[in-house]
Amino acid sequence: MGRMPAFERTAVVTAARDLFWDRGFDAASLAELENATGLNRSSLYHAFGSKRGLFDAAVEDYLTSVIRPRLGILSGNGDGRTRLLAYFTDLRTAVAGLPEGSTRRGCLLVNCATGLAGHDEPTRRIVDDYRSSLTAALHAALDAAGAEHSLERARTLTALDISAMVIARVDAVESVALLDTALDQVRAWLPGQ
Amino acid sequence: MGRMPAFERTAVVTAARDLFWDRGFDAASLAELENATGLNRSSLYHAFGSKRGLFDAAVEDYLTSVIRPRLGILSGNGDGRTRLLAYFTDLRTAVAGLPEGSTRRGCLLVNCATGLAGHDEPTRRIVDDYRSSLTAALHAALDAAGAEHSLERARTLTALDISAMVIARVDAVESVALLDTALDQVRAWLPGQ
DNA sequence: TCTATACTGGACCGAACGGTACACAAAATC
DNA sequence: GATTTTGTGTACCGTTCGGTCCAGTATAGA
Repeated sequence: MGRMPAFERTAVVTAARDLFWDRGFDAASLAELENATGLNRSSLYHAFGSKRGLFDAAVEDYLTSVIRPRLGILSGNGDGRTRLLAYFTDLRTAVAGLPEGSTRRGCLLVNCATGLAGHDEPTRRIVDDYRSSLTAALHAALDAAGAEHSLERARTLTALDISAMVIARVDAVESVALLDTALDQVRAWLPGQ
Repeated sequence: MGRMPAFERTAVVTAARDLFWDRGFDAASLAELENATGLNRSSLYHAFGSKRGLFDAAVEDYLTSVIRPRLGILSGNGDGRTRLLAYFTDLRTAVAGLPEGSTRRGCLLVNCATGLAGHDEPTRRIVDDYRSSLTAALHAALDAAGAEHSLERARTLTALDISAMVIARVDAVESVALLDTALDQVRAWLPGQ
């Protein structure tokens, strides 16, 4: 009994996620969200309860469809050096291949760090968890590769990653240069066979 | 003839600057700006024309009273190594010495990078100019110290700087750790006499 | 067909937004 | 004291904000 859901929830969340990614939580208005998702606000409130509920779903989607797959590269099975190179190559490709006016510049969570997360504790925790797990994954990969000063170098790579995401919003060329620097560092620290 | 200005323009701009620093351009409301500056909105509009005019004055103040003095340390007269250590020590002190709920966490321009600068060309230019002059100053100091791979290392230090400013909004301890990493890197690249 | 559920459209809400208008008070020069 | 300029207080503007309400339509199972 009862009608079945007609729209794809995942597609709606993805559209909203891309808008939040581009504009941030506050600046993304309900009118824009209606426009981006193709749903009107009655349906959005029916499905997600509030703008914040939709945002939370968007962040969750970002974690599962962007962050975790990427961190998965770092925590994979190959040797540490290969995983590190694969990770930063993947990131580099993502930044370099982005069309001019894309709504997916930089990183949703990094954008939150300087915005919402500064005054919203749940968001702050999500961002900080991401940062610490990124550093931890880099640290583990460096250790697996037998690198010296692995924690310090993990911090350095974290910094290159995060700052590349910041700079991607302002200067795509320099963002790629930062990621190339990360790749060069990995190669210098861990000379190939 | 005519009454003399009663309030200190610089003090008003500084108060507004700290609010924009904390909340960003959009999220800082006129009511909060009135409250922070002690001026009512008639006076603010009389003196600055618009919210944006006040913001521009705040950014200009930030450049002259925060950014340029700090970059001045990097471009000073001592040897490159000393200047680099002085720069990051200064930054570290600023981050570590910040009280709990300070409105001056991170960097106003870095905050803009992920916010306003993404959709406002004048702001984007200011942020990108800052980034390039920071990298250039680090590059010059590394060259003066006779460092190898000076451009790549300048990018690495830029990344540690910028990401420390991002992380400062979310985890002060880790922000300091990033700046300590920058200091360690400088010492490793440029061993003292 | 009946009923439960999914979804739409649009009108509407109170609040907050940036910005304006204007009358008025204070202080400086003439 | 007259005049000129600075700054204040307050009411108000139109717009947009997130959010609600509700009547209505569509589609599923019983």
